[in-house]
Amino acid sequence: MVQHQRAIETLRDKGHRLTPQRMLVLSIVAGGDGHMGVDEVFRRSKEAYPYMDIATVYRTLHLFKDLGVVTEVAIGDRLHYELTDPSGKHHHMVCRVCNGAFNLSPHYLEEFRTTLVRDFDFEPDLEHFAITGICSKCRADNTANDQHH
Amino acid sequence: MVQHQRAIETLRDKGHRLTPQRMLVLSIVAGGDGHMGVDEVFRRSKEAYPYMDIATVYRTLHLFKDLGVVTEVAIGDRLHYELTDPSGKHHHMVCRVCNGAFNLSPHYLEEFRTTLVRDFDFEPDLEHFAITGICSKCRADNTANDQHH
DNA sequence: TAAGTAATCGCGAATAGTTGCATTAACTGG
DNA sequence: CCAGTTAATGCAACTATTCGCGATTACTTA
Repeated sequence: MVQHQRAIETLRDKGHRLTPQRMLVLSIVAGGDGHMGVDEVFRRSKEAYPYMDIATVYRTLHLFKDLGVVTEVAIGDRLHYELTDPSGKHHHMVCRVCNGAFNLSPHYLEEFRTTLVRDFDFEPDLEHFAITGICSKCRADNTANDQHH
Repeated sequence: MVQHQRAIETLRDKGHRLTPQRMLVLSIVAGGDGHMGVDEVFRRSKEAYPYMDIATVYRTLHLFKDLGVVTEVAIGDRLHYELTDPSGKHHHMVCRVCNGAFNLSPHYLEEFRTTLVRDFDFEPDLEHFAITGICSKCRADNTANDQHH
């Protein structure tokens, strides 16, 4: 509950108010182990503060995301959130078969970003996405049953 | 109505049925100019066939996406669909300010894919995503009003 | 080409996510 | 510390998307 100092400063600096609801969501996301779905953030915050509304959770998470305080990750077809990795940020590779998430170091995207800026003058948001695919294990499992019936 | 032969074969080969609803959605997506939102696909298909249901549109688009017949693109916070580019596939760069979409040739992602497979044995779905960011024009416009109040 | 079978559809209901608005309360300046 | 200002909340209504199920129909095979 004291290591969110940076996030709190970010809020204040941008002129946003420090409400109990925001502090609660922040501590829940920070307290979780890895990324967390909206429903789980809502459930936990309602435990601590029964008046908490789902709309507030959505608004708070979107705000945090815009501020870069949390990172949005698409798991399956739902969005999850986690505290933005303060040091070496990482990305996710999400297996579309088992939904497992693997971390990806930022180094792998830097070169790509540089190219887009140079060739198109387009500044990509590479902090905020997950790459879907098939992990090694599921690819192996899936070799036999390749039918869609 | 004859250039979808490839898509139709794909359906049959995988054991899916050729229903009028699916043919209709296919021709609408193919007939559109670029990517199309779910609501627009629904509206147009309902014009042609008034019993068309929104759930069928969603199910059909998801099926087509899984088969690779259409490509899903995130524009703003909604998903759009377009016929998969049969020859040189392209990706999208979507500006988060003006929502403009720019094409990106596949060459830019090939190197990235190669690296992921080599280092992690992870096979990414790089056909199916858009890169969010800020385009040249909006970045220029936005230089002055950088406040979030 | 008629009958069987299972995929697909349409519908209604459920869940996910967003928005408008009146009320509340965090911040500011005095 | 107090009062004014306005961002943020809670609520309710709304749109977007998904799901379960009974009815329909595309496809198979005899």
